[in-house]
Amino acid sequence: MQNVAGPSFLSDCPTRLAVEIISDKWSVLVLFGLSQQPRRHGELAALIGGVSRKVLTQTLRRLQEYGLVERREEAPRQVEYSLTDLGRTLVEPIEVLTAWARDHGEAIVDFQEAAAAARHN
Amino acid sequence: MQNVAGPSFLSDCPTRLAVEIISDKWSVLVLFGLSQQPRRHGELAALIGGVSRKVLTQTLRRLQEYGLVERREEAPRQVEYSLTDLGRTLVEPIEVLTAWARDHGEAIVDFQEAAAAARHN
DNA sequence: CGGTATCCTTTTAGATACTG
DNA sequence: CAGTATCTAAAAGGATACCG
Repeated sequence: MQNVAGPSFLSDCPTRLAVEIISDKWSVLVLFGLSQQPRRHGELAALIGGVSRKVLTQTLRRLQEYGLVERREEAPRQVEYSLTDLGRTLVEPIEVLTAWARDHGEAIVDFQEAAAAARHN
Repeated sequence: MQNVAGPSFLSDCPTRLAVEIISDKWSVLVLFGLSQQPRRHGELAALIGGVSRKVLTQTLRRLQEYGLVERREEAPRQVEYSLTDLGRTLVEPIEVLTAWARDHGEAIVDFQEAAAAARHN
């Protein structure tokens, strides 16, 4: 490390935990998918779209380890995932984020396209 | 892809853009660091702690491409980064997330430790 | 149907040295 | 001080085949 080895006011901050939890490709989408109702593995996969079974299982396990998601085997081949009480506390932050994306996503895409067009000239 | 190739109600959702933006190790921390005031490269590095120069520059470039961060060269070797108007709209979602981490981070760590202890028995 | 195992590719990030 | 270039390691994710 060539920079700062010592602590900083962001270095032991709970924000880092939040980033650790949501900084992957599927966790937010999974939590969002479970925020309305419990869902089964295949149901989640279809809902989200584009995620492989392996990675979906990995993501669910990870969220279980954080205590955010609960796994219940209702019958031999019928597994249902739902949010825990702790997991439900994350729904509001995620909704704020998705609301932001809804409101400003277009502006971002427009900016990127304008920048790309400028590079071609 | 063995799962769902076709669209789903989450597949073309703006949430994916939000996830794309924040799903890396440093972007949220950088945005948070810039949310109070403009800062210089080295200042940001010291504030965040643990990020290499290369990756910090990469992160800043990426946030510039999204139109969230602005780079200003005040003098030959004095570069200042700040949030754009668009970038400032992301401050509230990030603050909600950090507030969540402050309120529930301990519960998550406790849960993980309890689960780890259970595995040792 | 849910899950695992294996293999492979891509992405991300860290170390280090160098430049203006 | 800010940034780049190169190399390498580690992590994340995808394809596929297989199991109970």
